[in-house]
Amino acid sequence: MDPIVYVVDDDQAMVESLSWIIESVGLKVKTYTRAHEFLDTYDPAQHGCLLLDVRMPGMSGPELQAKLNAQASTILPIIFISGHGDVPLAVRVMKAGAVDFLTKPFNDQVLLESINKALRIDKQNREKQQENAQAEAKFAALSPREVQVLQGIVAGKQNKVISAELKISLKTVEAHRASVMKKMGVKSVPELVKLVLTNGVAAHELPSEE
Amino acid sequence: MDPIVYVVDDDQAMVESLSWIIESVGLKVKTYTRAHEFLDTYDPAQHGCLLLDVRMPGMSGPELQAKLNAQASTILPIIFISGHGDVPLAVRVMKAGAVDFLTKPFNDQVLLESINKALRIDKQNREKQQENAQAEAKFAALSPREVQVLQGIVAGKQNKVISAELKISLKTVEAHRASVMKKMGVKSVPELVKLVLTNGVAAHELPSEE
DNA sequence: AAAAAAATTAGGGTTAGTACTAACAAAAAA
DNA sequence: TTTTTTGTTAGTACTAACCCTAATTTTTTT
Repeated sequence: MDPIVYVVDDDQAMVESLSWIIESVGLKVKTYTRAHEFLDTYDPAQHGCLLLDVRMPGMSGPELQAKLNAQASTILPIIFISGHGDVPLAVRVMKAGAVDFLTKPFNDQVLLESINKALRIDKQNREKQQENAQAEAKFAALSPREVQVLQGIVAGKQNKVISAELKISLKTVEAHRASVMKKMGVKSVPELVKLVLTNGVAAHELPSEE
Repeated sequence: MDPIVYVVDDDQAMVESLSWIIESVGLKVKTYTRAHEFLDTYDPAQHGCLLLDVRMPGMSGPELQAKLNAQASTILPIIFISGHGDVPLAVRVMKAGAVDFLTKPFNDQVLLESINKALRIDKQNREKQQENAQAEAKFAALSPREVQVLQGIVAGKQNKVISAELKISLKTVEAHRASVMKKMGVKSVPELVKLVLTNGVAAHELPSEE
């Protein structure tokens, strides 16, 4: 699916102007004049980026940003658009993760470059997120015991050490180990370690490293 | 060594005011009234953070930031201080990695919190950098052949596969492998993989993963 | 030229891990 | 209640890796 550039601005003329510029380079646009309107219909699965006005009746741009940030599933890059120079506000939204903060009037080229950057970031985020999700799905399919054995393997412990710690026989550990390798879809320990390490798999579940 | 809060501002009264606030919480301060003055005497090994005025005679704050960013060794977190609200400038320096951008007049507490955050970031950066440096030092001690074998191990290849690829005997690979483990200071393959992966060791040297 | 480091190979013994099959009990799900 | 999953253990054969010593050649450094 093509990425969508969402435009949220209460100024109808501005929305149309932005749409025209964005569509002129072949990008898809969806426009909204109210923040909650966007929030209610937004599908996090759709990739793209968000052009967001700061000052709007009802929910403001920064408020919408805060709500989106609160949703763990959302990683939509945001470009703010502002008519008035409010430095503290600009700094705050940038610290909150905005990709850019443009003040009117701005050059079309500047806007388009910022959008391209936002779309690149979104693409990267989603690729990484998908990798993580796949790894997490595999991990979730492991039984509790298999998880314990996985932790031992990644920690570099030998099977006999794991068996002693879990108070089970070496043979049982070997069986779980084989099962872990199969379920995680890897053929070597280094692959397994990489999968766990680079995909934040069970970061909360793998405590002691000693 | 204690961290040092560097203050670079051409306004002598401002420098004194800032020093007083910072010293009141027990932090060390070094002040400069010219950017190049700081740049000439700054020791990247010293940890701390930088309070930097935007507008100054000679080199401006953002110019100094650019020069520091250009030095790979520098990771000093920067807090900008500005008397005039220039949104595009604030956004630019924030995108360039500044920790904060404060506009006068600002609350003492806000300043101190920002400084604390900057110092925390600096501490984290330096710890990570030191880890990386240690890993890189170990890696640098490996002979070319040992590096090739290391790549094979981390890629999950068996010794016989490595020996075939490098057209050397299995025994030779075993010898190099033992040497690699010893020089890298690890006792298991998972530890080795973690060391290489989380410390960017030879990211430019480990190409094919296939 | 002499010394040191790196790369190569080998043998022998030990330990660790894999592959495959098989079995049984307990717990969870259908 | 029957089926499935999970956890447990065992045997056997095979493969891979580790530890140790030792030797030769090549390259690099002094």
